[in-house]
Amino acid sequence: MRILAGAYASQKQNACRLPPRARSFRRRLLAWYARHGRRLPWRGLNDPYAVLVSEVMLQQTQVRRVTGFFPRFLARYPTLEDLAAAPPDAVREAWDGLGYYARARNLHAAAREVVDRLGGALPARPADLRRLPGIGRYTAGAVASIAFGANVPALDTNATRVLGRVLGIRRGGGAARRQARLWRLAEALVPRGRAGDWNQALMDLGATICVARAPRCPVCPVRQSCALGFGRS
DNA sequence: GTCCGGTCCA
DNA sequence: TGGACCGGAC
Repeated sequence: MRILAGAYASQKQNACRLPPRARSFRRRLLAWYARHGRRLPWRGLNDPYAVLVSEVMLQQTQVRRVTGFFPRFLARYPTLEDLAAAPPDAVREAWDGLGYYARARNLHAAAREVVDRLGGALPARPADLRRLPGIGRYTAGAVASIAFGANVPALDTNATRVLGRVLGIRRGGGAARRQARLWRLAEALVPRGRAGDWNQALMDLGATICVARAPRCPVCPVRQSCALGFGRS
């Protein structure tokens, strides 16, 4: 399916000239997400701070665990200003049980930086978000697309696996090059105006159906669009 | 006991 | 480019 991937890549952001196969992939996945997407405490929130908190928690912690901690953390620190004003020990305590405490320190430092130097408003552009501590390419893309509607991808391991399979991008060779290639393809694929839903749909599919081991191809909503070939007629 | 994971740092 | 960071799942 090298041809398909090449076609995706060469079309850049021009939705009108995206190959038909790409368009049906997007349509099928978005339709599935609308109906079967996971209902999670941070879904539907448009407060950028809340989205940031959820994404940082999700960086190395499984969804199920985060669902318990996220509402509690937000109740304790409802706004970016509240978090910025909190003492480090208290933030650390609120993070207890999630592990990877550097994330909490970075989130706290990011909140301080936004309040002290950026006027209190979280930046909307991925490049600006990435200048904050603890925010890499994935988290910047997730916050920008979900909270601000930016037309940018967000590839975590789930979304990376899904795109790799659907587009037929083989493993092997340089991991970094493969990753860079997937990000480029992902940029071309983002449905303009629906990037937040799209990114979350990719991750949900990867978490529930297009799982790492033994993917459930027979029930996959995008099997007809997939380079793996399962379920195609 | 082994694997998994986004960001940062060596 | 590869390990550290932590806790959970298996």
